[in-house]
Amino acid sequence: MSLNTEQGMDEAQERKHRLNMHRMKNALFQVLCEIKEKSALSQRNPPEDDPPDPQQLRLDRMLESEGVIGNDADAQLEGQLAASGDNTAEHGDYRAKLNQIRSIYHAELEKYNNACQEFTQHVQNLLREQSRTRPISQREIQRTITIISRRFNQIQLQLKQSTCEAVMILRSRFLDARRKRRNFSKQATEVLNEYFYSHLSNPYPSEEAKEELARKCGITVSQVSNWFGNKRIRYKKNIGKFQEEANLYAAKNAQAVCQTGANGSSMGYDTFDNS
DNA sequence: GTCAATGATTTGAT
DNA sequence: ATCAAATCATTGAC
Repeated sequence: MSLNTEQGMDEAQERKHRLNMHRMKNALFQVLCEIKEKSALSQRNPPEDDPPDPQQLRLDRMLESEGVIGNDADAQLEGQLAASGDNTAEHGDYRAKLNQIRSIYHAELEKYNNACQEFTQHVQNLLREQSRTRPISQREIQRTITIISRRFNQIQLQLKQSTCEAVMILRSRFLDARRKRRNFSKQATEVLNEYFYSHLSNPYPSEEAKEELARKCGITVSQVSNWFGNKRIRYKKNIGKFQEEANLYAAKNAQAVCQTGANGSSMGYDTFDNS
């Protein structure tokens, strides 16, 4: 039968025709892509500026300094706690909570990254698929991907922000000195009161005096400043209430003066000048 | 539980 | 920067 050969001829012609169409289509798509590209460029953001977001950097720095990010978080945390002058009692609790925040952060981050990657891949495949039936340039795909990753970056930023917030709250809850105040030792209070009542007319220790007192009491200079600030205002507010205390330290001082002999012209107790 | 004492912080003035 | 004053948040006695 000649049907077969006829059919073969037809098929060959058909293939040729399709090939031609394909070439034409590709050429047409390319032109369309160029037009699209030009109109897109002219109508909106020509420069694809992507400067490192200052807020992003700020959050990164903060998280790193809080020991959420970074490989040496534990050592850093120890350093922090040592510097804060807190010992062993609430370390565990604080560290556990911080670790919790850290692991949540990393889990979320990984989740986002995976989702981003997955979504990007998906869109990329989709666009490649579609580029066979409508004009989509490689450049356009790339741009779409950039937009997606930027969008996910914003989500990451939010994650970092909320993590920062959580850390700050934890910090204020555990490291705020007000929340774990300890009264000074009896001896420390003794030393401070001694100085205060023997300088009642001018209870303002100099920087050196503060350092000396801090050393003697085993507290910091700012704690000495705090103490004198509090003491002055509270004494002034109610001198009567402190009279007993004043007498006590006056007697103590008198005893000291007697024991050390009569050379203490500057050792006498002043009276508070409240004018 | 209340409540005064007390150390720390905040605010505003100098 | 330092101080007074008001205020906060905990401690410790009751």
